[in-house]
Amino acid sequence: MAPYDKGARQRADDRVRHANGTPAARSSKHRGFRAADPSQPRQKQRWDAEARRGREAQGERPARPNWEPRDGGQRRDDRGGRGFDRNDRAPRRFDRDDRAPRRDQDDRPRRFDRDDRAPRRDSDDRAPRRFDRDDRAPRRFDRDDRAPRRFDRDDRAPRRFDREDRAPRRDDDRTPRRFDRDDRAPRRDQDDRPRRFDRDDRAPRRDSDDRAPRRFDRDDRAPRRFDRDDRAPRRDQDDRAPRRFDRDDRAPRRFDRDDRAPRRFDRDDRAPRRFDRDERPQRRSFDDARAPRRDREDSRQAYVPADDVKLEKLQAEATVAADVEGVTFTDLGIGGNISRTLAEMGATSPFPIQAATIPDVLAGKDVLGRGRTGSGKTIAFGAPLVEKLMEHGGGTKRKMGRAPRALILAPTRELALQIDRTVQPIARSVGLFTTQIYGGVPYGRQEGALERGVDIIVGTPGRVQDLMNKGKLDLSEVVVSVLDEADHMCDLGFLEPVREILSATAEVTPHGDRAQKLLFSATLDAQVASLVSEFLHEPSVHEVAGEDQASSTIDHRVLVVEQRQKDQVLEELVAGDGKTIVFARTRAYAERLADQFEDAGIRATSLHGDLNQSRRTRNLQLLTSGRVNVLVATDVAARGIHVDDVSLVVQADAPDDYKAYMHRSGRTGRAGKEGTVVTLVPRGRIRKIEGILENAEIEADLVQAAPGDGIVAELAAR
DNA sequence: AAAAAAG
Repeated sequence: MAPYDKGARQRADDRVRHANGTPAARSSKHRGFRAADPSQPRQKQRWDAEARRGREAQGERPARPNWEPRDGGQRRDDRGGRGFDRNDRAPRRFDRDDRAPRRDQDDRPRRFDRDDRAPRRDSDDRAPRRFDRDDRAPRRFDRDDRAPRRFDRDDRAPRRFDREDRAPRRDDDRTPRRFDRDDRAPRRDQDDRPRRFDRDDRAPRRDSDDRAPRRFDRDDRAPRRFDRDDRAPRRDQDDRAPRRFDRDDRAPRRFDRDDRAPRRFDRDDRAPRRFDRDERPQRRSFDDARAPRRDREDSRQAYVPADDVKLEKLQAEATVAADVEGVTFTDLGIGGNISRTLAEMGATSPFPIQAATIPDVLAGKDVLGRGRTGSGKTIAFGAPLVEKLMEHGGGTKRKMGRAPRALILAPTRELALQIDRTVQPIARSVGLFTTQIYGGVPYGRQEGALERGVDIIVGTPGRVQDLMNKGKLDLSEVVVSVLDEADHMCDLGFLEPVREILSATAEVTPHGDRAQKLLFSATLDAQVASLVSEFLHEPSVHEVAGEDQASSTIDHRVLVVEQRQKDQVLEELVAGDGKTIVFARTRAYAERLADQFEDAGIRATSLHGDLNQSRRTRNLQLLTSGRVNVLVATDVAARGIHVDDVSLVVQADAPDDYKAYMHRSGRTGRAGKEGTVVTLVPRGRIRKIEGILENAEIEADLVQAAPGDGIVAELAAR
């Protein structure tokens, strides 16, 4: 936050502290004002304008216009727009005034962080209680508004207008539209693109500016491709079913999988996705399939035994990287246009999961696919999906107002966007159109696209269901449905909408064949059993051997900390120069931590469901672009979010289960790079985290830590 | 219990 913001927060905090016997507010504007106490840790840690400038000048942190404003002090106007929403907030005026109250809340949380927080956000009740709180509620809203207010929005607005203009064009020429879309993608990715060298390659691609970002990922993958050569995967495909029984043998396969992992990187398209999906988690997923069961038994209501059985069956087949060697997309049945597009995207040869699932998808089968994030899952279903649509009804592809024939659902908006960035180019290569249908944004564009007619819908359950009920979206002609992060889509809250949506899709194709359902996830397990039994028919199950823990490039650590010292330890952990993602259990805590880090002079931002979509998108870009190197997020970022070069993942709160651990930790250690995952737990949670690690099949050192300890500094330096 | 997903 801008200094002033910080000041406001600090004041609020101080007030709280004062009430609790701690330092009083610094601001003379607040009750209990008291001169800042030099002895306070936070204050010391904060950077004053000069100090920050000095650091930036030294190159420690890229000097950025946005930040500079901060340093300057409280001129949000400058900052606001640019990037840090938070910074903007402070400047924004209303916010800050409001913030003070918030801060108070924040302060409280610090002591008992979460407890206080929960009330804040959730607590309309609190508001009434405290006068400040009343203000708070509004404030929060303001924040949402702020995002818009922020320069970013201003920027966006213009863009949007452009888009709108484009939309019309699209009607005329869809192709053009696509270009527009490409532009869009770029916008998002743009930040990433510049960074990536690959992007240069992208330029040629035109359509896929979006892809460029992916390419970066792809770059990583390329190396892996070498591994692909070994793939002979097809074999597995043929025998996959039988192989399922082989699972016991999987361990060996895993080794193969290790090879595969590299391959995944190759696929640019997936890379983006991969980012989102933790690759590593997937690795474990193989095992996870099993592990999940354990978890369920342990912490959650044991799923019906039958589920386990189904899971096993599903898990049975595994593709070995070596099996894919020498195979091409064309060999798998993918047409020339699509194959060329894939090559442009960096996917010159199929990864194991792709080689395993593509033939079955093209054969019209229902498929369950499990593979680490970044293993190429998006292309595994995206490419054959487009190919199938060509077969089904190419003749109607440009018909105005045509109903979509394919649907891809993801659990978060960010993931849906990433998927579209990969699938759109593929679809476009054969004259098909995709559109994103997700919440948090105006209906106009989405409805307009549907009216014009699209072929593939990529979105999240809520808005899809919403438009369905409004009569704007007709899924009766959808013959291929995909559930990404399928196990998560079966969670409470998602399952019913998903069931309703799937129920609205076609049962048979115009040719009389069964409509297809494809379920993919890095941690596919028995959780999808009910959905499988209701909507799938004799699905073939595929999984890609992944690196096992021993081959992981991630160093897992568990720090046992005193609750009262946790925030300080966190601040020290994220003070390093590397990109860091901090996972918090609640939105309030995530927000509070981000504010705390900013107050400490650390460039940080947040990502959680309390932010409006534009801010979510922008804040994520802040990290991918490097404008901030710390992102504090809830589990909204656990799956499907990819950011290059995240060197450290910190779990401020222990994950709920091993799946969450795997997905979160998968944000780092990508592309074979080194990564560190640090999980903070209170003494009382040691047993729980040990159980999670066991299920995830991860070995991690568990040590006590306090602010200032060498181990904290060591981990922060990574 | 929380978070996500519609507003």
